[in-house]
Amino acid sequence: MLSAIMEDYLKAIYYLQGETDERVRTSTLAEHMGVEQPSVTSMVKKLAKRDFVHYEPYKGVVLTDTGIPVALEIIRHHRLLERYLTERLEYDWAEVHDEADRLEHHISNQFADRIAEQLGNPAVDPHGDPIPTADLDVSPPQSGETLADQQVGDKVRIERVPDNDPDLLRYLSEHGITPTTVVEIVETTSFGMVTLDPDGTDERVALPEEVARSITAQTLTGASN
Amino acid sequence: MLSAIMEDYLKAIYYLQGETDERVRTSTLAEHMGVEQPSVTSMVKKLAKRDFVHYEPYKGVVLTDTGIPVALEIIRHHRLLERYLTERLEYDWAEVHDEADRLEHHISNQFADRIAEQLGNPAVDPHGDPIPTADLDVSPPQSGETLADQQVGDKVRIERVPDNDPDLLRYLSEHGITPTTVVEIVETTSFGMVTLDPDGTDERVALPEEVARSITAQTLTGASN
DNA sequence: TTATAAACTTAGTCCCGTCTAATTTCGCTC
DNA sequence: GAGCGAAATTAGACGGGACTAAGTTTATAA
Ligand SMILES: [Mn+2]
Ligand SMILES: [Mn+2]
Ligand SMILES: [Mn+2]
Ligand SMILES: [Mn+2]
Repeated sequence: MLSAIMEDYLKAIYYLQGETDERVRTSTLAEHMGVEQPSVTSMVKKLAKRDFVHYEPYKGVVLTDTGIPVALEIIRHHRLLERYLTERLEYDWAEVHDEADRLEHHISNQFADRIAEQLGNPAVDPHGDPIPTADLDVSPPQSGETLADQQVGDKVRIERVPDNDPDLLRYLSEHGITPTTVVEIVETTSFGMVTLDPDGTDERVALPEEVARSITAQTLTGASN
Repeated sequence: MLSAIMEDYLKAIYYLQGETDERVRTSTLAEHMGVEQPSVTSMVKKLAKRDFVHYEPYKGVVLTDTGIPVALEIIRHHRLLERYLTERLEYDWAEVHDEADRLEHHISNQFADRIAEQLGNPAVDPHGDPIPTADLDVSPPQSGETLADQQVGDKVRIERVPDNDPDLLRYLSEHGITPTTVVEIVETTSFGMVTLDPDGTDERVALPEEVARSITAQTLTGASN
C-alpha cells in the first residue's frame, strides 16, 4: 500500500515543515534523507500523484490532509516502540532510535495499540517527545524555549532531547540529564559554550551552543528571583 | 545486506527441503511463495551467486552451510515473536502468524534475544514448533507421527499444529485442541474423516484426514492396552 | 536590468523483484 | 530412440527507488 521509504519521506516532511507549515525544499529533504536531490524530486512527484503532499516545482512540498495522518501514525509507532524498548526490553535510551526507525513501518496498528496499553498509554517517549494518541491527536510542544535561550542563573526543567545521536544521549544520561531533570544555567560564553548544573548537584556539564539549542526546556525561575 | 524477500525464500527452502535434504524444485517453491516460476529461477540464481543455495538448473536447490543459519535465524525470530505476541500482547494464536511473518525480518537479534529472555527461553512456539536457540540449535521433531496415522482407541498427545490457517486454529482452540492436549481417536472412516475426543471430555471433534495429517502427535497408549 | 551561482528538474541508467510470452530441456511412453 | 507433455529457463518488460550528468529556473547582486 505505502512503502517504508515513502513513510519515511512523509515523516521527514512532517518534521521539517514544523509547526509553521513552511514548504519543505528539495535540498532540505535530500539532506535529511541522505539521498541526492533528483531522488527527492522523483519521490515527491509520486507522493503528490497519490495526494500525500502538495508539490509545486521549485517551491517545495507540504503535507496534505491525507499525508498528515500517515506521518502521525508512523511517529506514534516510533515513539511507542522507543518507550516499549526502554521500559520492557531493557534497551538503553541511546540504542532505541535505530530499532524503532525500522520497526515503525512494520508493526500493525494493533501491535502499537497493545504496547500502548501495556505501557498505560504514555504521553511522551524516552526523549520527551509527545506520543500521538490512537486517534492521532498530538500535544503541542510545551514551550518553544531551548537551553540556548537561557540566562545565567535561570533554572529550567528539561523537556526533550534529540533522539538520533547515541553519543550525545549517553553523555547526557551519564551526567544526569534527562527529560524532567531540573538544571541551572551556570555559564554561557561568547564563543558558544553553555554550562549547566543539574538538579542541585555540584557537577558541571558543558554543551556546545548548537547542542543546547536542540534541547528544549521550560523556565522555572529567572536570575532576577 | 539481505532483503526480506530473500530471507523468505531461504525460509521456504528450509521448510520444503525438510529433514531429508531433498532438492526443492522451482515449481514447489513458486507455489509456496505465491509467485510464478520465472521469478523463482531468477531469485535462486541470485541466492546461488551469493552462496546461500546450491542451484543446479532443472534440478532444484538445496541450502548451503551459509544459507541454513540464515533460515534458522529467521525461524527463530518468527517463533519467538509468535510466542511473545500471544503471551505478552494478548494476541490470539490464530492471529500471530501474519504479524510474525513481517516482523521476523526487521527485528534485530538483540530484540529477539531480549524477548526470549523475557519469556524464559521457551522451547516451542504457540503451535508447538521448536524455537531454535540463540546459537541456532533446533530440536528435532519429537515424533514423525500425525493424527492420521492413528488407530481407533489410541490416545495421543498433540505435539504441533500448522500455524498459517487462522480458521483452523480458531476451530481447534474452540474445541480444546492445542499442543500438549491429549486426545483419543474415536473414529476413522474410509472416506477420510478422523474423529477425536479431547482429554476425557465427551465432545467429538471431526477433522478431514488431510488436516489430521498436518497435526503431529505422540502416541501414549495403543488400542491393545 | 542583466549576469551569475545556487537550487531544482529532466534525462538516462542501474539493481531489485515481479510478470508474460517464447523457448529449451527433461522424463517418460511407445 | 523418436515423440510428447510437463517443467524449467530465457527474453523482455515494468514499477520502485536510487544514482550521475546535463539542462532549467530562481534568486541575488552588480
Ligand atoms: Mn523509519
Ligand atoms: Mn524519540
Ligand atoms: Mn516473512
Ligand atoms: Mn508458529
